[in-house]
Amino acid sequence: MSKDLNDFIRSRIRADLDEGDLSDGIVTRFPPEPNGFLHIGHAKSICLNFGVTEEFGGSTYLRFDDTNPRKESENFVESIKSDVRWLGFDWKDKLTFASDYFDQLYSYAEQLINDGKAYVCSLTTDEIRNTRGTLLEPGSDSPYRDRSSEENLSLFRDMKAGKCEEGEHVLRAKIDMSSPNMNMRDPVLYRVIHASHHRTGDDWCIYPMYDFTHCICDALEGITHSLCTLEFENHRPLYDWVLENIDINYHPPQIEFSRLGLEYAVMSKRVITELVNRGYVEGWDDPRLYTIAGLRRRGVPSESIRNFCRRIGISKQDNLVETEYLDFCVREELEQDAPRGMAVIDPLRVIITNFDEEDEVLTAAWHPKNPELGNRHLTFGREIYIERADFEEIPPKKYKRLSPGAIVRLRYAYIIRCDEVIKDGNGEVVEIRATYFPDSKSGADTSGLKPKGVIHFISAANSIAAEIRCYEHLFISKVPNGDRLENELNPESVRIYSGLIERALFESDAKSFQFERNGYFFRDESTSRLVFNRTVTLRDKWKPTT
RNA sequence: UGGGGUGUCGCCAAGUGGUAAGGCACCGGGUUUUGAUCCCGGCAUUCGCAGGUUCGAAUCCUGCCACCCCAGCCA
Repeated sequence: MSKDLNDFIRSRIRADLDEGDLSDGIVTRFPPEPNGFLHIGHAKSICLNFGVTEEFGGSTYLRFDDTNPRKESENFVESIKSDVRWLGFDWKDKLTFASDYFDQLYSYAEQLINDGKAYVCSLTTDEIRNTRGTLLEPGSDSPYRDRSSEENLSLFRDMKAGKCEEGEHVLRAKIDMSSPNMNMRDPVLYRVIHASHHRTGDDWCIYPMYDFTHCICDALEGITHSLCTLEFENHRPLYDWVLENIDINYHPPQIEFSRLGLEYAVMSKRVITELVNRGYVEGWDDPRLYTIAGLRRRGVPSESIRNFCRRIGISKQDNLVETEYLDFCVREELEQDAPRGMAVIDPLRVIITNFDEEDEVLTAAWHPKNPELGNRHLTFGREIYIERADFEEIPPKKYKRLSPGAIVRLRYAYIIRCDEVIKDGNGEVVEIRATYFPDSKSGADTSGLKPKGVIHFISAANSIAAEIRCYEHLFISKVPNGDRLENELNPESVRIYSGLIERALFESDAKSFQFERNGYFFRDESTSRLVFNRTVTLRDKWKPTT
């Protein structure tokens, strides 16, 4: 974790620091709009913005970009705060809202009007769109473009005073209707919205647009490096224009990097909102979603997310990261300290015909390499359960599990041999009859037997029923089409099993476990029932060769 | 056909004129009572393509090609 990160933004920061005028360190900001939950793409930005100030010294603002009351709400600001905190970052006293600056923003707008650099336009939305021109053709000037400053000011004050309907007037910057950059064709700066704001209530009925707000807030907060994603590159000239045309003494540089692309994930808040609202997922924290809350509920440690963001790096290239990379980062963390235990996801009963006594108590380590985690007890008895997938009547080549006549070791216990297969009327295997070898006890094996493999098991007497949820990709394709969601969903994205877990697992207060040979699982805290979510499978090189 | 970006291994990504880091994935081999972990080894004569400059180019120049973003009173 100590290895120095190197990317074009950090190089730029190092260079700026060398220049010398950043005596108080650098200042960055993470500026979410409170209109949804944060996802792993935001985590990339959070790790960057908070990461660089940790590395180089300085501070990072958590600034809510709340200029559209129609879409924003208090519960989203709370979820965002808790997600940022959970990710391991601290904004200290630097919690702000764009709405904190509404007064200042307003007076800068009046300044622009007084300087003849902004005007009130009374065209309708459609008219504005139709006169904006196209990518190939210039737009045409609004007939209201040459209103006097006095008239503009009076109209703008009427807008502010609530004397106007929504859509009746907007404030526009007077720049250049024939600019090849569409953002410079007299962009709207303020619009009328008659809606209560989650913080300012009904104090305002005009709200500033992003392009006007963001750069000024950055300047006011003394942001030394305004980091944003590539789609804002075209907005940079406007960012600069606003700051150059108002009376403000600071002008942060906007630096763009590419957003995270992740296979099988959708990073559009609009689309995630739709998945939630249409009931395609359980909620914003559905474990199949790559939201921070979803990842947390699936059992992904925040450290893994931070490591993932560090490994993928920062560049300006469009990217589509493979999910295997995230999985690797998750296993890397969990491998170190998740207690091990046995859980049978899809149980198949096995009767040990030559075992008639009480269950025998056995001891097993909670972790093979981490003795500090101590030991647990489990039992072996006449009636046990093994994983249905660990038995094959007709085993493929190199099969190392149980099949008729074959022997296999039960982890931490004895070697057994399958003697008989019992099926139901449909020909489905419902029970195995087996014998165990008393001299093959784990750790004291004198049997001389050499089974090809080891499988996990749970004695009926030592088992606790648990619901086990195994997740797969939510989508069928690597790059899901957000406009055709219903055709993109994987019908098997979650499989729910009635499984069995060791009693010791049930009694442990750990949250993350490795169910041996099955994967890492996390106790679902959203229910009082005993439910485990599969965080990630174990890596598995086994592939039948026939 | 306008403007702004980006093109280095299957996926991320360093490299900024001195002769292609690293990680993931993958492929071997070793250890292993998790087909896990761990450990060793392999994996771009080549940097979108074509020319040019240079003793020397992924890095400089020219021309092409491909992909992404922009026509919200969203952010």
